[in-house]
Amino acid sequence: MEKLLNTFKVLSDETRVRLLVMLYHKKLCVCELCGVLGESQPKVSKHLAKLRDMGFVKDERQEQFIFYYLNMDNKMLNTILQEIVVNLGEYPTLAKDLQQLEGVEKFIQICEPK
Amino acid sequence: MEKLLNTFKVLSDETRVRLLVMLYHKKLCVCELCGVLGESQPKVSKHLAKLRDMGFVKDERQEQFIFYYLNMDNKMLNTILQEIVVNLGEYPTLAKDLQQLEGVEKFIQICEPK
DNA sequence: TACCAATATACGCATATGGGTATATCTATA
DNA sequence: TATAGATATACCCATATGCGTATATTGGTA
Repeated sequence: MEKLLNTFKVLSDETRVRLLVMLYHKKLCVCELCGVLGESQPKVSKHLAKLRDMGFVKDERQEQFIFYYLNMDNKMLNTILQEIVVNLGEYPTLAKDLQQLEGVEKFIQICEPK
Repeated sequence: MEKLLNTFKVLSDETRVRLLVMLYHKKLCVCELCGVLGESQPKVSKHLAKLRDMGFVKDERQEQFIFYYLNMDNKMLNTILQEIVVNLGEYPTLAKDLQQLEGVEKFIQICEPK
């Protein structure tokens, strides 16, 4: 029950929903997330820390970059994220985020080791 | 997007999750809800008011009793509640609430007009 | 009309939460 | 070793949120 409530609690914040939808799509590093969200690094880091500390995402350092990816163990979270993605048309902000992500992927390689 | 966030916000509180799961089951009045939850009337009323004001439930007076029932328009909420009910074994508190509800239904008729 | 039951809400309080600024920490490179 | 870039976190602040107690409101009945 606590895990269920925690799932809803992390989803109660717009920034964190946006983060989770993007991480549902693929593994991303902080600078990519900041870039797409258009939010400050401390803000994004804090939200990511919360997601990590509650077990919803995991992190992984690759040199100077920290990548975050979704912990797929949470069935309810997966159900919700899938529902969101299937009905992306209803959430323009989220759709735009993912669109920006595709754009980034297409033209440049961010966070690649030099 | 706001509606999505509001859905998660109302679900971030245990009392409200318990209320919504019971109301997903059937229309109920405040005294029934208080009885099953084992919570105070002001507390339950306040949560119900929030659910009503945000459009998740509707109320209906029948003499001195106020019945609440779920507004089925929210697709995400329905998906979530269904997921919870299908996996009820993972949420003992919720299972116990619904069990108590069945018990009540079986033996007495609460809130019946005299 | 008075009294009672069911329920909503006002008020005050304690705790939680998100966000900005500044700074600490870690890694890469010259 | 010094410098720079990426990121985490400390600190402070403002606002949101849940809860209990007390009281107001509505409907039923004698």
